[in-house]
Order: sequence, then structure tokens, then C-alpha cells
Amino acid sequence: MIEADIYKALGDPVRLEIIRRLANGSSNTITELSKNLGVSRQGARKQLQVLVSANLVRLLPKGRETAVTLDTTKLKVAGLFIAKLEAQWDLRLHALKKLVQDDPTS
Amino acid sequence: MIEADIYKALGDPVRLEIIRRLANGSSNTITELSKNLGVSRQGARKQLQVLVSANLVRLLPKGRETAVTLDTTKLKVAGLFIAKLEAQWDLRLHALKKLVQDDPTS
DNA sequence: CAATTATGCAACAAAATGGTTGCATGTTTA
DNA sequence: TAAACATGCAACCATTTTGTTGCATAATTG
Repeated sequence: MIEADIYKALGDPVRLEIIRRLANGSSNTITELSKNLGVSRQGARKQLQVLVSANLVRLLPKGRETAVTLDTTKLKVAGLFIAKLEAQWDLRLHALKKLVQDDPTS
Repeated sequence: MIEADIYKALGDPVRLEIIRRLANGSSNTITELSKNLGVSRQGARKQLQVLVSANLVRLLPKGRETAVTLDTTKLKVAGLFIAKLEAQWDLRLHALKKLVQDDPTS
């Protein structure tokens, strides 16, 4: 089953920006990721934690800093679910269109 | 640009269920959609409004009832964005792997 | 016409969210 | 070793979210 939690985690500008940065590799430690997000380091950390809890991101402490990595498993599921929704809908529209065209009473 | 708002709109169990029902055509009027969601009709209506504001859904009043339809435009954009994130990340992992393999110092 | 049905709208309340500041602690580095 | 750096954690606060109830109204239906 699909949990709304995945989308909820992506549904915040700060969190989405973090995901973006991780994906393109521009930064990968907590402090680095926290820069220029418009919020304090602790604020960013809280958002990062939301991503960790949603299993979209993993933390790997090493020495005094901790590396952040993206876990695309959930992301893939979320993407597939959206694609499925689109497909279902398009199929329905298509069926409806066909029905109207074939309707002898029209 | 991608707005977190799309994901935020999908990030609620009630709203996601509404989207699901719309996609497979099980119901399409406000009252119908509001049934068995675990919240009151007015509660569901508020969530539906969030989807309308996010342009994921459109309302078409007709007589005393109003039909609800899915607008997949935003959905497609959201899906593509997720796919792009995955691709970027996979590319980075691949490059990293290659770098390690080719490293003469290892 | 009198019910019933489908909706809308507003006031309210509890809980979740997003952010802050302050302070503590382990890790490097000069 | 002392300073600088990377983090963690807790207390607080304002706003947003999610949901409720109550009431009003237009459209159908018997």
C-alpha cells in the first residue's frame, strides 16, 4: 500500500531542496546541507529528520560529522504510484470517449 | 520549477484516497466521494478544496450536485520530477563506482 | 407543496508543523 | 591544550492543519 507519508515528506520547500541537493551531489553533510536554506541549522536538521523518518534519506555518522545519503526505494514507489494513477485515469477517459462515439442514441 | 505544494496536497491519507477513487472512477460527486473516508462530509469537503487549490482536481457544478474530475497535468509534472531525481542519483552512484574501480591507488 | 438531498459557509478547538534560541558534548586542528 | 567545528537535544512559540458542529439554501422528488 502507498502511504501518504512519502508525499508529505516531499511536501515542504526546505525538505524538497534538501532532496534536490542530495540527488545532484552538491552537498552531503548535515551542516553543508543546512546552508542557504533560509532556516537555522537546527531548523534544517528537524526537516532532515522528517526525511529520515520517511526513509527517504539515511544518516551515516563518521567522526565529528555525519554524511547524508538518499535512499531512492520509497521515491521509486511514489513515482510508480503516480504513473499508475495517470494510466488509470487516461484509460477511463479513453473508454468514455469510445462509449460516446459508439453510442447509437447520440 | 517544482513546487512542494503538489506533494503536500498528496500528503494526506484522506486526500490521497480521494485521488485514488477519482482515478479508478468509483465515484465522482462530492457527497459520493465523502463517504467512508472516516471524516464528516464537511471535513472531506475541506480536503477536496485543498486538491482543487493545488489544481489536482476540478469541480463542475450541475444542478444540485457537483462532479469532481481529476486534472493529471500537475500529477505528470510531479511524476517526472521524481523520475529525474532517481536518474540523477543513480548516475552519481554509477560515477562513484567507476571512480573507485579505476582508482590505481586502491 | 413538503420532504429529502447536495452543498456551502462560519465558528471553534485540538493537534501537528515549522522555526527559534540556548546550551551541552564529542571531534578536530592550530 | 585551547579554540573551532559538527552535532544533538529540549523548551517554546506562532501558524497551519484537520476536523467538528450548526445552520442556511438551492435543487429534486414523491
